[in-house]
Amino acid sequence: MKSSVNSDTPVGEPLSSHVKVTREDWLNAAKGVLISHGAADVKVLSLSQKLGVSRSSFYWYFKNRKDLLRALLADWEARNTRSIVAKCEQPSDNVTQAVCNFFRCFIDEGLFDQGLDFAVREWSRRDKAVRKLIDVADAARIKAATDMFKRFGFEEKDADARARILYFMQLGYHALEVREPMELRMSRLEPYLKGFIGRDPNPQAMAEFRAFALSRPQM
Amino acid sequence: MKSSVNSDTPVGEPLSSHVKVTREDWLNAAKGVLISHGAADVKVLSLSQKLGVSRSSFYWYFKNRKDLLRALLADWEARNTRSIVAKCEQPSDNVTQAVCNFFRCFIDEGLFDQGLDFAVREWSRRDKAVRKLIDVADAARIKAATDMFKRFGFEEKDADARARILYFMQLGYHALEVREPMELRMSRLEPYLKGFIGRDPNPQAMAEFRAFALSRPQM
DNA sequence: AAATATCTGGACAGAGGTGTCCAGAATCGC
DNA sequence: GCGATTCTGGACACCTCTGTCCAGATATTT
Repeated sequence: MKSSVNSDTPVGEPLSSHVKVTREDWLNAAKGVLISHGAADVKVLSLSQKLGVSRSSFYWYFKNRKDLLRALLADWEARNTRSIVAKCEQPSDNVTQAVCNFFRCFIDEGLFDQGLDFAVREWSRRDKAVRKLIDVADAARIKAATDMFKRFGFEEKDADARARILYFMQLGYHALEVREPMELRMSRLEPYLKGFIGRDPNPQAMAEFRAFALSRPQM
Repeated sequence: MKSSVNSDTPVGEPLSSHVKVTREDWLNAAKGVLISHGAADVKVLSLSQKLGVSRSSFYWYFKNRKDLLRALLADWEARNTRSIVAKCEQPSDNVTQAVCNFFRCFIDEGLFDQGLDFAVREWSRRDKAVRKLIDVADAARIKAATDMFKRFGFEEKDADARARILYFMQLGYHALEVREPMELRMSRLEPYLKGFIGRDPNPQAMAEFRAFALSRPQM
């Protein structure tokens, strides 16, 4: 969150050293504010103060504030949905493993940025254009999860319902912004899986996933 | 949403007829904006314009803007959680009926105002005091749902997991702001219930709930 | 009818945000 | 080293919103 100036700069671009902040710096700072405070609070003034730079410098990199927001949206659009769809399509030996793969998106920050997703969702409530993007994304994600269940023998209706429970539940979980240790989260894994797949989960797949989850660095 | 001036005025209070808008009018208008645009957009100026009244009149009824927001919060606090807890505690013949009772909260706008709940939740992301209220409310709701499952023979861990799936899923469903006809929603009832309670749902309880849901006025 | 309590409108000061213009500093290419 | 390019800071005009003050309008009470 507290992105230091010039962090995440692609090493290939040597960027003139007299440059105090780069376009990426503006974008990173803006993304941080978008996630923590919402789109409405992404303000040129406060960003410039955070970056220790004059406000007018912003207008060298971006046409105006809207231009910045557009860029943030493009970034989100390119990342989040693709991760979910990819995980849903990944071949698995059994449903347990498949559902666990789906879960990985929500544990691995690199795959799916939950904070960003939520911020964009909230933003969409006030912006019809953003709302359209969100709708398309949600439909794609639900469809991917539905297809995943169908691959394991669930009928259309059942697969659809389970996909929705799974996806909505993840959103709901994040909506609450619960900050609990992974151990506690994993202690609910078995009953969760039982609920999601409607049968006893495969122990091996479950153990593998649990090991993966616990090996992740905690936030 | 488009609350006409002086609507919802308690009939007992005859209020001087030279009064253009009442405190309730300000509150209703504010609540509408809170739900549709978020706490940050609840502005004295825009509310006064919406009510066709001078801005300064606001300061007769409220100390300042914060005072208004506090009042909105008190309203939410008093209503939403209580509805869920009440429905969870309501005696039922079987799990299916119990879960369906829980669902009623989210179908009957009079019981639980989803828009308001979501708006407050969003607000909580930017205000620590609000966040505390939300945390208390969520814990109370999850506990109520857990106890409900426990009454029907689920063990602590299972009951807890199912309560969370149920509650998070409702939140997630609403986070998506899907606007679909009740018929479509009800077509997923059986597979949903199967997922939630882990067994075939009681047909009679399900039929009763379906009839209730379809009789509700559509939004 | 007069006095009082209740409520509203208009003017004011001030904070904080946006976008533009332009002079000028720091590097790069030659 | 010198000009050109790239980027930054400060000043300006303008907008929106907040909160205060006070004169005055409208019922209610007496």
